[in-house]
Amino acid sequence: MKPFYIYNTLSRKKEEFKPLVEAHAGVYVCGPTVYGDPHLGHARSAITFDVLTRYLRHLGYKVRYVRNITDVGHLENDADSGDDKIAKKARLEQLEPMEVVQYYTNRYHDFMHALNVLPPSIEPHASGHIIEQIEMIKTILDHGFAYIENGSVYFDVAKYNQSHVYGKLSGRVLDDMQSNTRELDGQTDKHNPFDFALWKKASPEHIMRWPSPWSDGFPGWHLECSAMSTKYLGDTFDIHGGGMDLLFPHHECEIAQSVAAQGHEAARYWMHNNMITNNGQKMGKSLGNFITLEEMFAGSHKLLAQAYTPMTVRFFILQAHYSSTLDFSNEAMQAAEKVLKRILEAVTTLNKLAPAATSTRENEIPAIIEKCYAALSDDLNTSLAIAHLQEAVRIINSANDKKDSLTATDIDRLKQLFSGLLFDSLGIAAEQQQSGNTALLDGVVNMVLDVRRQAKANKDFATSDKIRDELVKLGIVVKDTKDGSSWTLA
RNA sequence: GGUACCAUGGCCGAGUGGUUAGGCAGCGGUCUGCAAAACCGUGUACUGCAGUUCGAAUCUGCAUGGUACCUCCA
Repeated sequence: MKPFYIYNTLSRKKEEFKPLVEAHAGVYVCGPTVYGDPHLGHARSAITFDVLTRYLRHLGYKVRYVRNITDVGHLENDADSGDDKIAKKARLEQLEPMEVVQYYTNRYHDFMHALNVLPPSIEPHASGHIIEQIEMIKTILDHGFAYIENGSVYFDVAKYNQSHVYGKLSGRVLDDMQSNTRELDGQTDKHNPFDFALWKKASPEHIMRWPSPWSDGFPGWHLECSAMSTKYLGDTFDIHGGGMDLLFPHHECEIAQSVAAQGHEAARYWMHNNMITNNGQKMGKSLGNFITLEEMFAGSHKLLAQAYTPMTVRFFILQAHYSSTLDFSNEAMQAAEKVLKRILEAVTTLNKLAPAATSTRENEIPAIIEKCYAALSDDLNTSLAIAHLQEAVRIINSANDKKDSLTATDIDRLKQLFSGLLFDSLGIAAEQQQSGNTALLDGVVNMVLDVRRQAKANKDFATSDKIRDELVKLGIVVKDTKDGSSWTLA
């Protein structure tokens, strides 16, 4: 198997990926909290780890990819009554909580499908793993790393830090944090401000609740990932992913929970995708500056100059390395749209290219292919891979212009490159053709173009230009070449 | 205040201690009846200051600016 390198947040170094089990990879990624519509940020995380699993599979790994649905347990605020977000929204809209969960889960799936994000192997719901979470709390209590207070259970960070390092992932030092803590009101139950809830007793009005040995309540928001990842991937597994904003405290707490329960860490490689920003600021719920995917695809947000297709959004995201912040702008989106179109048209051209007897590029093509894959193998450098792919695009267009010649072998290699790298690994899909009768459309447009050809032959340019302009209005772009006219859907 | 990270040409965005990233936009050209597309050519780029080095945008230090996390967040 070819070497694959990952930047591991835990070591802050790029490391060669060595799976726990030969040719197998277990991947866990923190999925969405389904209390609202997915936005660009959700797309980035999903696409980043979609490319990861796609590429691991391309390299020959058998991948089990687990991405959870968070439908309980995210506390609004430790200091408030302990409502979780799902319950709040539910009451707000007078709906059954699980109806809200189902609604947004369905929408999440629809948008992910549009973005050509493959479904995970397993998509566990936190609400379906209450028993596992309760069992894990019991173990942590047995091991002395948690305490019960008023029907709630809290993780004892200070105790844990005596024998282990709390903060190893995020680089935080507990003592420093303690000397810089903010005063929070209503911390009556916690022994220490850094302790976090494993189980939270439900207030009387709290409608999402489950029985437990400690109280009727709900699990703490860090626990679900620890419980579900190890359930499906084993008590040690390969890769844990998520957004950078989850690094602390969420992932830090996951490590502490795993160690407290199992005696050792669960995840071996931690990968974090960076944020999408809007005018340099993180797109997020709290700032209200996010653009939902629905708005992106419809062009219905005031910041959007136009609608962008799901593939344009996907390509825009892949044009940056996943660990860099990516700033949204219409200019950048439009540039991405053009590049993607250019690449996809080159693929069409490639499929029609007639092979030549000799090649002007026979040495370059294998080199380009190697560079493309080397880029992806280097911590998923999609940006570089796309840059190299464009060298192939130029060669294809140049061959189409008869300025280069490519043999059948060259053409075959290029086809494999686009199929293996662009389509399979990067997950770009050629835009769907209109579902109508394509043969009919084909016939009609060709007939119209034939009339135009005659007009041109008679130097009746007024008529030929009128035909071209009218076709453009219908979304059909005409291209005149030496060999005649061709057309594509815009 | 603490922790982590970032700073590349009009814009987006890779990158290695010395040799072209790539693209968008712009400009010039080829092609075209004209366009579009394509192809060819075209850019004093690396926040500032010091240091290491034969040589740094790439390493080190300092400064400045910015972002994220420290409360739910991809």
